[in-house]
Amino acid sequence: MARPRIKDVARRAGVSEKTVSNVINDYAHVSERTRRVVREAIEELGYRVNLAGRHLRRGRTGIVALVVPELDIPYFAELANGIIAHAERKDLTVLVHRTRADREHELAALDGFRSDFADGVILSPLALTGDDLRERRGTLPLVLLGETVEPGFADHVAIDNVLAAREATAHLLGLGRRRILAVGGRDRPGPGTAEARTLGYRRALEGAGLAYDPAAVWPVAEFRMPHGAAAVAEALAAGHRFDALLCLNDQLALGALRALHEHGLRVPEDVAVVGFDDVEAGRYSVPTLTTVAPDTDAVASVAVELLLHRIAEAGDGGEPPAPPDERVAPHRLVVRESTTGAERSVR
Amino acid sequence: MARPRIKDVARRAGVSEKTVSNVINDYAHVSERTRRVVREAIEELGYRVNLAGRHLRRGRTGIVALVVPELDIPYFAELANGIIAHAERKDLTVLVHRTRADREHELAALDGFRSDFADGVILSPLALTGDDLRERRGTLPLVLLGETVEPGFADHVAIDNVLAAREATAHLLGLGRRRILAVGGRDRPGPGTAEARTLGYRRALEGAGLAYDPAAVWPVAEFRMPHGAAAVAEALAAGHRFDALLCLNDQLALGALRALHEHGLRVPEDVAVVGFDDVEAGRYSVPTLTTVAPDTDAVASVAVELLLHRIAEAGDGGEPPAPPDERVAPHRLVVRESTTGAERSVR
DNA sequence: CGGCCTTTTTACATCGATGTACATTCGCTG
DNA sequence: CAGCGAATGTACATCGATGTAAAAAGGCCG
Repeated sequence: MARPRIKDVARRAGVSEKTVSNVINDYAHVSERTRRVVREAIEELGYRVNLAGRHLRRGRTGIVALVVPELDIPYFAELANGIIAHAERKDLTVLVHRTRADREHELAALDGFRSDFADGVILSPLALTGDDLRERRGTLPLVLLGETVEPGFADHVAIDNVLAAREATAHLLGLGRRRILAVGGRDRPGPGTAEARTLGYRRALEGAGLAYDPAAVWPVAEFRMPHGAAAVAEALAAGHRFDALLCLNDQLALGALRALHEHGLRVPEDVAVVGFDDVEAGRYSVPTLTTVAPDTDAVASVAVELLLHRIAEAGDGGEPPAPPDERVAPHRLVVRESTTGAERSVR
Repeated sequence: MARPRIKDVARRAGVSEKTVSNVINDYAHVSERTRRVVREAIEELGYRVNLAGRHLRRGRTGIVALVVPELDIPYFAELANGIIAHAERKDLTVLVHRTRADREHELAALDGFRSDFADGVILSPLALTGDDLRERRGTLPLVLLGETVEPGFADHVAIDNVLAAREATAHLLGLGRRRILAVGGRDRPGPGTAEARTLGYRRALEGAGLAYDPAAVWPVAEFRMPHGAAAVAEALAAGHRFDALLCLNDQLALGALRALHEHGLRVPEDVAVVGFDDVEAGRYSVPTLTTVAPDTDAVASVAVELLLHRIAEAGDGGEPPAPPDERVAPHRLVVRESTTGAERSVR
């Protein structure tokens, strides 16, 4: 038997279609009796609203798109989990996309291609530039995650990456380390998480009266374990001396731990290692990983909240949009074995 | 200005709405000239189809739901990546959901709640029972992943878990290990990935003429690192002796590695460790992890293919559905340091 | 150049739910 | 118990795209 429609429920309950709709949508002025009759009819027929019809009529889907570089980078998976949880609480469904850190994909997300269902987009860009945002044609409500592009184009949520990197670097300096390699760093001005963290690294060094050496900023192709391992191998092969690594994310750090192990270097005795993101793997690695833990739950919660505001705003029509909202989420440095050794680790 | 509709394009191009629709959908009988004029109008107005309208009319959304226990378990993230990639190739969009391994959530997915947009569902259940499937009301095309429930209710794709576990166990036996703990095992008959792997473990032991000891099957609450670590700690505390661990997934194995390290046990000298899934972290752990590598790409590809068949079938109407298709994806044992030590590792 | 067949284009109904505007019913007050 | 305002319920149009069926245009033949 075909799936029942609102019409069938109406007939069965002996009321109009609109009344059924009113019951479904909890419209106030429906008598208790009518409500009950309709509910029973719905139950008996096993009726469920057809979302396509509703969406066409309402112009809203209740779907938000979450666009991240990769799902199999644990940080993004954990972030996605958080966003899904918060979105569900607001009766939103999340459509997850990945861009492979590809600019084309990110642009497509901006214009809502394939996210076309979505009422709004939460985007964690890696390759996007400020120009891309300036020229954006789409008008889809948008929230950016991470310190990605110059501010001023859309709401965005991030931790204070400059400060976080500075603290992490200061921690290493406090342990007496002096030759710190910034793995994944980018020594160029401008926006971007890598740039912000590199800047924090630089400030910490200079704040301690140490010289900032651009050669100690070691770029990587991607922020994954293989690239962290490769960076260490390359740096050693190139004759670089270092007594600490500031890895710009945990994946790089975990890859680096492995490479250091293979080269017979002890962590933290020979080389101390810090990461960013506080992924679960860093809590079980050998040694466990000191890292900057962003308050992912706060990021997720604020992102959803901001997006909901924008969506509501877009629905109002007319009124000029509020200026972009820039939010900073908390972070903290979690000290583990990779900097202070096993005896001081806290589990 | 409001987003243009097909009507606006039609007016601008001086043709009917249907002709515009025909151009959009590459209908054959449209003259080249008309096609060009319409394309230009579309371009000029920046028109894009409204999916809600299309869905209502077509009754298909082009969305498939992928339902997994957790996104932040790397295996599922990697699997999701694969499925998204294959689905995109078929012009499908993937809506990812997670169930927290909760039966209620899995049931909801079966009936399409919140996946209501979807034309079909790919579900990786953990808690579902055969009865749940038997009583299922929904008629949404469905593909199951993993050796989850008794066969016969829906298409499903999995590796041969019994065989895989048998091979992994045989590998340990071949190294001379005799007291092998099955971490995450479930010593009860019936369907389920854990059950299948436990059975393979048992068969390998018995095939080698060794006694199967139910006490060596160590259940866990969840298949995550903390539980792997806890299992080892508990087993040691309980005075269990073992010279190898067959961990039923890599997360458990990685947690176990950490716990063994903390208890001063060397891997593989004192205890050899095997996992399942071949997640990236196991390629960079210290020591690297021997594991059963499922051909995830094959799983993803077959799952999408099966689902597409079912969706097409559902569209035909009338005809009785084809019997459930049971597919087996390839796997292989990847031997690394956690069983054979550093000197024999292959990087 | 009329007749017939094919190609191209169109008008209209339709998918399912809900907003609008109006009709009806109900409960009270005086 | 007439009359009035509030509470309920309904008919109909509408959201945007596309399938149906049929009209219009074009091509070819004798």
